[in-house]
This record gives sequence, structure tokens and C-alpha cells, in this order.
Amino acid sequence: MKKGKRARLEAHGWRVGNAADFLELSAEESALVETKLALSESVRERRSKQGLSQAELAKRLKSSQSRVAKIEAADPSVSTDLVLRALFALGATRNDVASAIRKGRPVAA
Amino acid sequence: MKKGKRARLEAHGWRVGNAADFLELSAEESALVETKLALSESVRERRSKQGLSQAELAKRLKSSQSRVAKIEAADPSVSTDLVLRALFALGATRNDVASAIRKGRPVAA
DNA sequence: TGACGTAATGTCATATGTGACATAACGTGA
DNA sequence: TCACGTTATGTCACATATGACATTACGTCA
Repeated sequence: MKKGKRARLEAHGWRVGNAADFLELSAEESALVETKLALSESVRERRSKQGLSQAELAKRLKSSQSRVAKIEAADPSVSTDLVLRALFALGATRNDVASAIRKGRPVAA
Repeated sequence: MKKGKRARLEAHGWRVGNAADFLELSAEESALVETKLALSESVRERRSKQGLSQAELAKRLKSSQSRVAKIEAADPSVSTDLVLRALFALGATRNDVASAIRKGRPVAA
């Protein structure tokens, strides 16, 4: 987590402690939150690696730039479905998604 | 896919060809559908392996038996979020979820 | 056959997610 | 400084997912 992001999420009422600190969430809840975070980060990585703007990705998704921004910010108002659609729209495979979710991988690049 | 399930999904307007046959879905759409199917199957596997009824799982999820049935049937009315919540409620870890999504694994047990 | 536990399916009021829009904030090159 | 492209944030009307409920279907034991 890139520091500053945590503050944003908390502001939105999520209370995310990276692993187990700050715990206010049950194990199930935090597993879900961590999963969504991992997927969101993967969207941003793939999109920027491909040199696309949020607006361009939005077009592919038939969504809007603001929603893409929210996807990448792991805003609680976005569903996991939408995050997955974004990943697939960026050419990710099921295996790519699995890797993004899997714990213990190198955190970036 | 266990044969008969396909018919149900199609009846609901999904048009699921297991891999690439029956294609009416774009690559992105079918990747999403396959992912959701894989997760649904994982819910059923884990639940029955633990000897729980749908009603019992529903209680843990603060949901209802009928919704659990729909989760396992991969009903289009259920979100991926709910499927993930079900998995985590069954004790799955992020890595378990990743494995369920990953392609090419042994199809059952 | 009936009775029982379980799973499937349909419906509905309400909760949550959605795209779209406006606007602000950021970065950066002139 | 301004201008431009991009990203962030807030809001809202509309769409979709939700739990709950009723009902049906299935399996199995007697």
C-alpha cells in the first residue's frame, strides 16, 4: 500500500490496516478488502503500463473516467465485478487475475 | 460444468459455452463469466466438504438459503462480491481464491 | 405412500452500484 | 504565469443486487 491511500480509504469508512494491524474488520471482511485492493492496484498497473488514460479505459468499459478513478482508488462504491471487467478489458487472463489476488507476490513490477 | 447447469444459465440470458464453443460473448465477457463460475463451484465444493447446509452458510453470511442456492448456481443476479464473501465465510484464504480462479487446475476434488 | 431435511426457483421492497456530469486538483511544458 | 491533459472527488437519477419470503422439487428413510 502506497501510504496516503490508507487515509483515503479510512476517510471513506473502511478502516484498512494493511495486514492485521488496525483491526476493526473480521478476518472475512479484511480478506475481501485486501482482495479488492489487490485487484484495484492491478488495474492501475496494467493501465499505466499500457499507456492508457483513465478516459480511454472508461470508453472500453462503456463507463466514465470518474468511475475508473474510483476503481483504481478502491472506492467502496465500486463492485468487484466492475474491477474484474476492467482487468479483462485490459487484456488480463484468469491466471493474471489469480496472480493479482495471490498473496506474497512481489508488491510491484 | 456439470451439464444442465449450462441450460439454466442460458435460460437466464447468459449464453455460457464452457470454453470457446457457443460463443456469443466477447473474450472479456466470457472471462468474467468463467471466473464467476469457477468461484461458484468453489463455494459449493467447500461448503459440502464441510458438511454445511445452504441455510447454515446463509446464516454466517447474514443472507438467506435461497441466495446461497443462487450463489452456487452462478445466477446472474448474484454479484462476485457476494460469492467472494461466501468463500471467505467458508474459511478460504486469498490464495484459495486465486487457485479457484486459476485455469487448468484439476476440475474437481 | 408420507414425512422430513435440503436445495431450487420466483417475486418483491429496499439497498447498493452505476454512468454521467460538474468541478477541483494535479503535473508539466511554454 | 497560463494552458492542457490527466486524475480525483462529489452528486444524482436510474439500474442492479440484496435478503426475505413463499413455494416447489429433490432425495431418502420409514
